[in-house]
Amino acid sequence: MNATRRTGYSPQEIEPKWQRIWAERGVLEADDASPKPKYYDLVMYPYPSGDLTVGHARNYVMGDILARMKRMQGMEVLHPFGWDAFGLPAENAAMKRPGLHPETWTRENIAKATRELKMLGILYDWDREVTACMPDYYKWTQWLFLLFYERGLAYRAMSPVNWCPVDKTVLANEQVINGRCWRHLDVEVEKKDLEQWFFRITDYAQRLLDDLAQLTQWPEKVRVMQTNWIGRSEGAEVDFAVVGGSEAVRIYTTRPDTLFGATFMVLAPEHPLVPQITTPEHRNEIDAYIDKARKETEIDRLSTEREKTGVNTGAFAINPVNGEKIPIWIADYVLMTYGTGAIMAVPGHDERDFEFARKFGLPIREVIAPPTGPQGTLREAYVGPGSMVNSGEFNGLDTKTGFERVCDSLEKRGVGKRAIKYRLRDWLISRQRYWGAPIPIIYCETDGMVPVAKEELPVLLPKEYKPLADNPDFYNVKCPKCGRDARRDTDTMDTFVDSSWYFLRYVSPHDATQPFDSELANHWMPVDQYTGGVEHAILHLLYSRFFIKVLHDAGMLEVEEPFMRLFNQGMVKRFGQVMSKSAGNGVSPDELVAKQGADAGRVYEMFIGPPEEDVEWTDAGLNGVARFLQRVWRLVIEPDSIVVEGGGADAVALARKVAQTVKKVTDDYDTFRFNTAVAYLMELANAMQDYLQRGGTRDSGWDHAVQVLVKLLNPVAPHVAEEMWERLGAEGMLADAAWPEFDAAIAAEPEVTVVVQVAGKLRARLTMAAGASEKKVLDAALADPKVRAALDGSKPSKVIYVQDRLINLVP
RNA sequence: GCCGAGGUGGCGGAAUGGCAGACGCGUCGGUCUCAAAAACCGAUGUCCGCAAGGACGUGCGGGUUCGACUCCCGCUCUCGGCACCA
Repeated sequence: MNATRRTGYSPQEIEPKWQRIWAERGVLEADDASPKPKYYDLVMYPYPSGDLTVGHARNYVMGDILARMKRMQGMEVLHPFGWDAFGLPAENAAMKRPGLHPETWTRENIAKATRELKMLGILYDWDREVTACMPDYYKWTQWLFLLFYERGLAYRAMSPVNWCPVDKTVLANEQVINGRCWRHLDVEVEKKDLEQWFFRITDYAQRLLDDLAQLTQWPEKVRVMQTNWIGRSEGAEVDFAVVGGSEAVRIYTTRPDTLFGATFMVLAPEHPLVPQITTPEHRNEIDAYIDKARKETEIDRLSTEREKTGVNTGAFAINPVNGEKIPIWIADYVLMTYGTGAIMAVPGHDERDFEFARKFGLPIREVIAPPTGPQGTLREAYVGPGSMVNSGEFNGLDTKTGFERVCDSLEKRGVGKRAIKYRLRDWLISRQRYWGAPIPIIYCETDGMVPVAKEELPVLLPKEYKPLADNPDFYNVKCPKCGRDARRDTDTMDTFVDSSWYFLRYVSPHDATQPFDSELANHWMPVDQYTGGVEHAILHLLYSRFFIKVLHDAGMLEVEEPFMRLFNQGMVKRFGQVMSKSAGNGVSPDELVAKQGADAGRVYEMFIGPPEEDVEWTDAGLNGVARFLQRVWRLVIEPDSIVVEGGGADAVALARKVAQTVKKVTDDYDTFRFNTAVAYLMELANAMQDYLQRGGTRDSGWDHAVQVLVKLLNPVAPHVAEEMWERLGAEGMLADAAWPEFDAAIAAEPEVTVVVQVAGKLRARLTMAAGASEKKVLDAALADPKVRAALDGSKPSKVIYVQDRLINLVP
């Protein structure tokens, strides 16, 4: 008797139809001149690696849902897409297949991925597509390099750099994870001394740190990670005179209040003063240690497990606060790249110094007494606050006051000063690779470093795929200044340079005169919503923020932060690993769409779990989602197929459900809670089906419910929603329809539930008019049979608690 | 070690301090069928009970509260990030 006539729709028929119509009508082409409020909806542009998976697609579906909803809400939406198309995987692919050019490989992958995105019904303004490896894009990357150069923010320096032996290129500090290459976590990076280009991001350290406070709509996690990465610390630089030498050793400390506890000094092995101060009898030992430290891998040197090593130089320094003569050692736990490359060692109040002192029998002195507990029994370093002892005139001061007084004293005597240090280091952007934007600099014997004139850009990559340093046709040029033989820089730029400004190119992608149109950038920026993986929490996001600040300072942009709201979606895993073609566990959008169509695939991607959490892919629930869409179709298009099974349909309850769903789904789409949004849509469909099964009439209330369901469904399942909209005979496209408004009057509960407890134990729940008086509530409670039973027939001795929605009776 | 997030049915997961387990998957039962699949209808936290009903239940131990998955304290486990940064 419950047999239902076979009904439904075919995704294969309607999906291509609507994809064609959307493209023809340019549904998501952004109008720069629109009077509507703007909404910049950005997804992180991908590397076109050729293995677009349902994991990537999940991210783009989220962006698409938001774009479609914001459009229906009356906003002018900019939802562009592009390709982070320079980079090593293309070169690796070319090396595997001789004769294959990185560009060919990249273009093929872009074509394939584009087709898959369109097949999922994801709408972008394709007219604004940006491809980082195209000359009309990297021309402007080079232009921006020159801007940085002019502003003194690009410099060349010889320095020990991180070298990935597999990729055969240098890496920025951010690209070294635990001493290993970010692209190959099994490969330890080496240190090399090379002259390379750097961007002076450290000039912006304080602003990058301060402005994090503005980014209230970023995940706390990302802000903390950036804060730690920048790593600000406050302390003092102090000069220690070398006994018998002319030079002083400058150290950096965050604890000037422990200066009296310095019983020795430690210099980094690479410290330039080491050769000068080393006494003859220690020379051999010192040289051997330096040699050993140089050979050590980053991993070894950074290991905190390792026992301390070091060597005495034989030299002594004078502690400026008490004139004490203390030995100078070298040890690899002091890093040349942080602070001044030299420390005063205070073993009493620093764990590392304590360990070192223990091992080499150096004196340990307590100069900070803990607020409680025994004094003078240092069995480990005490690093907490306390009061100064054994510190001459400063005795008795607390840690904080001591810090200030010691600094004052040092500054007065000219032997030290307050200083702020950052962990952040300058951004190394040179790469010894072919597939990137060439650095537009020429080296001339006479004129030195000569930037290529901006009118001469782009410096084109030669067609032939081979290292630029091996390509004389590329590097042999005449000096722009003197006309004599000169040589081009044969390095290319880190691809993170490309990705630091691509979102600005979207505002004027065809501009042939400048990287971006400032007026349009000021119109569209900042990005309202940025969506992408948390793996870029430091690298890409920090670099982009830096770029925006530089462009702001150059007068090209009003904003100082690029991304207002950031969302990091979780990764899609399969068999416990992140999905990818190379790992052999990828599921392509093609495969997903082939099963139940694009709409079901989209809804399923959203329903599989909370968007910010990693999810394990299984398509077990895909059929359930497809069933849900078919059920919606029947309710909307074929309601006669629903068999009436009983009476008691409640039109008021349905109306309330509709209103509540509008609010919940709107909020959830807005805040990226797509999984619960889908659940609420399912609840509404269930309620509507129940209404019909109970013999509900298809009046205007029903029509309203139908319209709301179709509209709310549209962002996540646009093809079927659009088709239903058309069949309902509604005017215009659904894509242009107005978003349903939340009706608080209908959604409001006309009644409240009052909880009745007896002796603190729940006995009944009564439905009451919202404004019912306390007396009425009490009467109703006493009338309830369960409450009576609990009271054993007697009257309550007192009503101990009456609140809006609760009453507690004591027998 | 430090910082951050988390621990809820067979599974994915819901819950402004107010009926824990929404929604879905799976499983079980039913309708249809010669049969199966699909589809549809129903049941489904655990335990006791024929039932009505009752007891117990959100990692562990305390606390606040009329009431705690939710707030506080302590512990534990898992996952992410950072880690000799002076």
